[in-house]
Amino acid sequence: MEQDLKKAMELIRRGAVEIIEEHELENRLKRAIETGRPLNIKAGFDPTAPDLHLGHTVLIQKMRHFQELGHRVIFLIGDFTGLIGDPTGKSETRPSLTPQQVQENARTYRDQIFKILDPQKTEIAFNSTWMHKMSSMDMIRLCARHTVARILERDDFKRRFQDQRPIGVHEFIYPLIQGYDSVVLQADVELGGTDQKFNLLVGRHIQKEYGQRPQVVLTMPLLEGLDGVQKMSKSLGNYVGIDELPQDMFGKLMSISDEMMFRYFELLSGLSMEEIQRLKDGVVLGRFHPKDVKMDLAEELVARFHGAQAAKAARVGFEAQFSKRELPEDILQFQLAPGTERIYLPKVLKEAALVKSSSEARRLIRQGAVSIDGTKIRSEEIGLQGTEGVLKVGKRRFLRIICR
RNA sequence: GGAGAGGUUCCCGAGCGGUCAAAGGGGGCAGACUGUAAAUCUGUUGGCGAUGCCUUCGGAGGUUCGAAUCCUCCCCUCUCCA
Repeated sequence: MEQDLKKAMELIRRGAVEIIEEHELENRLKRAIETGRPLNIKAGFDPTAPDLHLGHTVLIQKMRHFQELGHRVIFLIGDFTGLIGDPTGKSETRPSLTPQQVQENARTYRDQIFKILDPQKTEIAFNSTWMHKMSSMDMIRLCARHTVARILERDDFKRRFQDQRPIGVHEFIYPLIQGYDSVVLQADVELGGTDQKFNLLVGRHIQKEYGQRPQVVLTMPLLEGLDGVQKMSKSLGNYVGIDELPQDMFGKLMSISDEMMFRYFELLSGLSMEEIQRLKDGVVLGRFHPKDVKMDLAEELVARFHGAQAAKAARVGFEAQFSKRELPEDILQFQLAPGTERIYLPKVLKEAALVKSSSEARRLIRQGAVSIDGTKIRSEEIGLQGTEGVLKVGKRRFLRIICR
């Protein structure tokens, strides 16, 4: 029993930035173990972004940890709050979604999250379910439970206020509703990114106001993207989408820096912390080559979303193409008219969609990025020796030219 | 309602009658180096079979031989006062 609790706490703590309050969590876990009643674990998601990337999976991974411990995970889709737009960070006005779109996004979520979560232990909820039923009076009552000063404590708002940037009144309500969701769901624990800390804490306050025990707040770090600096996000283009092709996923993961890979290990991998430490030590001592360790990481993650076989294939393909400089297996073919002897490269590259414009092609040729059968090309027009040849543009764009 | 600031290329931001496809930075792409690493250095970054032509500085008109730059109207964003 003591042992179970200790192990549970260890797993939950992994990668977490903050747990408020840790002793509360411990008490609840203890009671859960004693009574066999699982805890309600809440995590909210925006209905507008169903294309998940690895950054999102940090949180989902944590949800999974709770599932492994036997708790009930509630995947809350904020379709009502989505209409307001989370004021966290740079806020843009959100386009309102139709119910059909929300349903569709929800389905996409479902397909994607169940690659990590156990469907049996996951509940999907929409906050519009209860929010649409709320009367104006109830809404006012909810608002009366919190104060402007407390809302203004929030760093985002404070800064915007100081910088004289606008804050919509409705944005003040956002955290209140998120907190009210916790009341309805009777959340024992709410998970979120560190950027959500404020909202999550408001949840604690609102629950108290409604006579519930305040939820434990657990924040997870925001995963840095492939650049290793900014947080992973689609708009920054530094992300690995979980729907991406195995070889793309593998390649992207290989491009992260050596320091970053251990962060990815901690936040994304299923390896225990002891194993990760062993790898880290091994790299420092020179016993393991960082590239090999990174490959293991890439393979594990690709396997999670595409299966072990595809992951293995991605690894082999990567080795061949980049380490051994072999040509990839699938090369786009380009058929020339029979009897063609000279070709104007910019046109061919553009038609084959290897470049966006012929100007770009000309630039790349000038920079020595284009080669045919391993020979660099310096002119825009080339003569053909045989009946086929492989054009290479940059490191990863290939085109097999066939002429017969 | 009144006063003011501003909208420039992927992003930030300079330019305020010709020398402007538009400084500088960021990001992207490419080359060198490598482990497709990262870091660094260098080049490049609207389109077009191309020492030229075409399209781009919120939108529509206008002035001018010539407009991102000046004028008119409109749209949008922000600030202050009320």
